[in-house]
Amino acid sequence: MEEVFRALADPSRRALLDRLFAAGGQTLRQLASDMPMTRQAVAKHLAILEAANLVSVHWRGREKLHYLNPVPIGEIVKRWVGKFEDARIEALTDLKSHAETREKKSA
Amino acid sequence: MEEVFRALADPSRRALLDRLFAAGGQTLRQLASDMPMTRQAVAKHLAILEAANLVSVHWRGREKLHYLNPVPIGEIVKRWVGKFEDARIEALTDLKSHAETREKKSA
DNA sequence: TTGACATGCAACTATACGGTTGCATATATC
DNA sequence: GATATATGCAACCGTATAGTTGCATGTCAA
Repeated sequence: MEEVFRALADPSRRALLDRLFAAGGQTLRQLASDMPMTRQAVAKHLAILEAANLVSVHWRGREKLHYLNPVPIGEIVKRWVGKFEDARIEALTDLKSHAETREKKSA
Repeated sequence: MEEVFRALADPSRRALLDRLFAAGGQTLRQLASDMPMTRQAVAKHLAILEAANLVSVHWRGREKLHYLNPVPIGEIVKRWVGKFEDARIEALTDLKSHAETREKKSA
């Protein structure tokens, strides 16, 4: 899970996921062509996404085809984000009383 | 949104969110007491969480009380993660054909 | 087999990041 | 007012990170 959070932290990597979402099976060069950096830099990002299991690859001859794997994102939502979602109602009451106290202070 | 992703990338900051989820209104010292680092380091993490609007604070005298704000996490799920969730079915078919091709290759 | 094309690997650089120490400031309490 | 407590601020340090350039390797096509 740690690897997934780290992988998602970089905007370039999120852009790559967006592109693979739009069209799966793209090669490294295809992906690199519309990124503002060298092919090697994109390759590094893709390696990190692969390590986090967010991207899976398939070799076709000399071409490396990349596919989005949304499962780890779903895992994070289920196992980590979920509890905060559930807590939103209680949290809102916390924030409400907090806001009220602030209002008192600034008033 | 960028700030939220960056804020969530660090395990110490996620631990802080977990702690504020368990009990809101904790002071800096309380939070720092069970983190394996100095108070100043925790203060920096909290500043980043505040900047990302994941934590809101309220001053009571010399004490700084911290509250979890789960809204930005919900925003990310809604605006960014959501589309990948929706795409899971199509993505699975992609992955399926991909897996099949891989099986062919390794067979 | 030679040349072009797709990717991998390695070294290097600059900066961001997580953490520390030391000191300053503000608020309680006696 | 003096002292203790809670936090803030700033300088510094080591390492991780994102990017580069240069070259090696592997595959397709004439």
